[in-house]
Amino acid sequence: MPQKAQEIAEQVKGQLGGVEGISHIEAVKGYLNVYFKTSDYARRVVDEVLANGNNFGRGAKKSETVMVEYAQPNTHHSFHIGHARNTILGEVLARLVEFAGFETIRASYPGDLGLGVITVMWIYDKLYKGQEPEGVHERGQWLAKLYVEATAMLEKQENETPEQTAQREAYDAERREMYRKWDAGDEYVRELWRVTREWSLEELREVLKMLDVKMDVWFYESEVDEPSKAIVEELIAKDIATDERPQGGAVIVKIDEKLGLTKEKYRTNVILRRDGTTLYLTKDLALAKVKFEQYHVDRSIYVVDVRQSLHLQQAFAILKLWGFPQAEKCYHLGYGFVSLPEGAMSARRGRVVLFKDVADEAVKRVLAVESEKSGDVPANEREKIAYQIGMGALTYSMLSVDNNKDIVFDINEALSFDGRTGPYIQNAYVRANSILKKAQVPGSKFQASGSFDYELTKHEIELIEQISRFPQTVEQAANEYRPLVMASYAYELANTFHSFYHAVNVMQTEDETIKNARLQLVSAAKQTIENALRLLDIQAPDVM
RNA sequence: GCCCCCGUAGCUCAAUGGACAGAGCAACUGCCUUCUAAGCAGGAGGUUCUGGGUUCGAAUCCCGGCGGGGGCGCCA
Repeated sequence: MPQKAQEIAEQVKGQLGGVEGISHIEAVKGYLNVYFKTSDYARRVVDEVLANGNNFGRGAKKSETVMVEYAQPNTHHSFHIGHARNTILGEVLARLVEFAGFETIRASYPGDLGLGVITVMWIYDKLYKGQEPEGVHERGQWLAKLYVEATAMLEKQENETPEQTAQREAYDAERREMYRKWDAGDEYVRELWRVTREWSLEELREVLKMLDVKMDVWFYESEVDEPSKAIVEELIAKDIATDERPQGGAVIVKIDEKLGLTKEKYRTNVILRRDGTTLYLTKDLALAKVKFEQYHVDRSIYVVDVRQSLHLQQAFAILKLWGFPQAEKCYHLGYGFVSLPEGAMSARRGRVVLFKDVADEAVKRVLAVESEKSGDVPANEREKIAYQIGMGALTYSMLSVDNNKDIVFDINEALSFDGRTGPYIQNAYVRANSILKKAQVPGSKFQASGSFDYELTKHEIELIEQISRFPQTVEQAANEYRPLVMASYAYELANTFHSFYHAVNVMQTEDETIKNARLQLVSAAKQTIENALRLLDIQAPDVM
């Protein structure tokens, strides 16, 4: 029986009499608005924040374990801005589910084998052995340059002479031979691989450190390659996979057919090439088994480019066929790819924007404006704070767009410090801190008191409301696996604080009781901003 | 041929069944002797691609178009 919302609201309003703690109720446009007594509500919110501190907003302990897999760059390339988006999204998601109460495992899965890797090893061995530059980043980036050069040598050119064709084919034969030797476990090639691979991994670890990411588990493609072959046999034995090798084919899984679907959805995919080598899908199946059985993962989240959506859906479907109940809680957090104004990034052509370069540029830009904009940043902390602010800008720019949207990376936008940006939120934190410093009140040592018993301004009420939304925002962002929800909230909270800051001068408040209440409110706001920033993997500097 | 994503202010994006569709950027008007102006306040800017449908209520859900992007058994 359909009823107008407005009528219901009026009915309910009529039935509610005077309730303790509620000042008045109104029914308007189909909404029932309940007004709490501000003094009670303000005290309740502020007390809760100050009592819980860093843990304000933390969810109750959950029984499930979540693994977030992110930061899966290939070795022998360099970490670019697209990898940065992946890593930031993954890390923030991990922080969100962890804070929401889940046991959380962070996993990295570098691609350390394949033709791309061999290509770099080939040119290094042939032309550059022993010439690697000093410095972790320099060496990692250098490998990426070698890849570009090797690709040019190995790619078919237009109008090439017969000599050039012969040369190119000879190079390619060398590369194929190296791949064969690697596969056969040739000691020389394996050593070459171990050394160059380690250079890439060193760089990756360095980058993760810059992003304040601490991985719990490292999976490597090379380590799941062999075990995944056994899985193929198991799937054949269970009649999930179809072995077409006797007919000169591959091993495939007819996913739709096995699931009993009549309409085409997951299609059919190959899990073992006719030559007996494994594929991406094969390795992902093997890895999933490890995640479920060795790490007891209940929810497995994959932070992977949205273009791999079908492949992951296929993997999840096969896991289900295989009998893993956790397959239902596998989740692909897809994200749109990051391109440049001049077009898609291409490691082959060397057209990439490296994360390290952007980070360096970020620091440079902050330092350039720091003296004019900053208050009193101590000289010995300028570099560090510039890094916090620069990275805050970059990180927030990656989080403030929904993950399924493509991004055209514009460094001027990513490193903007004005408006809806990381530094804007950091600045709200700094201002709160500045007031508290002025008041010489130690950060979180406030005593609860009933001191909000005065006519609160609308800015104070709005700030209290905004703070009180933090716990439910954590829960929503974690449940929906959406970092954007927290990113938006953090901006709104900062925005509310900035408005409050201008409208209400805390230190000039004459009434001591009111001043004390406002200091408590500022302290609660500072704590909440700090917690939100932490979840967003953005540092909160004391001054800026 | 099939599947997925997207289309909202000049630009970049929020809002995923609720109030008058909101921010930032760009442009405009004010505000630093006052807790940090990386800020605040204000005005302007909309046929939410389009046509139907469901609903008390639709940017949001359903169906059909148009436009853009991505994917579809031996790449990852």
